[in-house]
Amino acid sequence: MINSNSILVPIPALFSFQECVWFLNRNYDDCLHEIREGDVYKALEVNGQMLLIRISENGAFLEIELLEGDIDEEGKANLVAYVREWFDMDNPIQPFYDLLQSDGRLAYMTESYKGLRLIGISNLFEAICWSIIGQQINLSFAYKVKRALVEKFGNKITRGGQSYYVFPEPGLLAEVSKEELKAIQFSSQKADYMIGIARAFASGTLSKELIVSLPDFEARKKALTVHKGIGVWTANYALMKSLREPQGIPYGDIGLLNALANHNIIQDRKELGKIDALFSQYAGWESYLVFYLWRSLTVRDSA
DNA sequence: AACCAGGCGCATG
DNA sequence: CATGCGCATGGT
Repeated sequence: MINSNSILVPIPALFSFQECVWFLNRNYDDCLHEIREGDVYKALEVNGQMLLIRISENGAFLEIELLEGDIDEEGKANLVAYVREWFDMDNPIQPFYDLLQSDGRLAYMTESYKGLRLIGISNLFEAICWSIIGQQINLSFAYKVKRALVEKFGNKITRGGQSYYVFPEPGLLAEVSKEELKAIQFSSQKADYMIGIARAFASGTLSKELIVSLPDFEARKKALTVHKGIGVWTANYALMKSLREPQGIPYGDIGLLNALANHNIIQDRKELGKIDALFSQYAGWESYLVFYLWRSLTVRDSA
């Protein structure tokens, strides 16, 4: 049923909502969205107002429904832009598929993961905090820590007895004490890193706009790594997920290395030359290649 | 019960 | 520039 609170977005070529949803719902407990019956539920905060949306597939369209909250025409346009960006719908990925197709080791991905898009994290602050949380710990635990943080400090909207959260604002986390973070299982170092990043965002020393405005990839990377807690891996992850930089390769990422080993592209983790050689073949699509390699780490549930 | 996990900063050669 | 180490703590 289409009503005034529903928006239809045409689905582009090489886009599979199911593949994207599968990724969002793989075997981890992400607190910033909910999947039910194949539909995506997500809370958003727009101009201080909490919204709840549901995204589903409707024929040749994605349907975005506003379940809670109120927005005007401009708000609707922003909502559509948000979803298109989140699922990378405006990026024609055929060239990437052509590259995969000509690569014997990876060609199967064009069928197995057909239409999977690089799911983004539009909020740069969130992307950086998430990668700090995820540094050097297993993902199951990382998602637990993120949930504790979000449920303690994030705004929420409730519907049908269920709460949906948005990531906390930097201004709030800038005032949090180290002890509060350690209580939710941050290490002492990560607590310092995150408070520092929150303060940088709260004061305007660091922002997505500022990073975007820099002239090139290296400058953007450098502007990120000057902050404590943002190393090469985190900077690349943030550039890949939030700024959608094709060159954002999280070098050293253990999952990436494992995936490369699984595909017999490297034998051990020190073969940096082979890794560079592979990525040089995917110029312009490096981050997509990383994303697809990460995808390959989780086996699809046959059920 | 070890060993590992979607690293980082800092100190040393 | 490369290597080594401590950090912290849950998963497997």
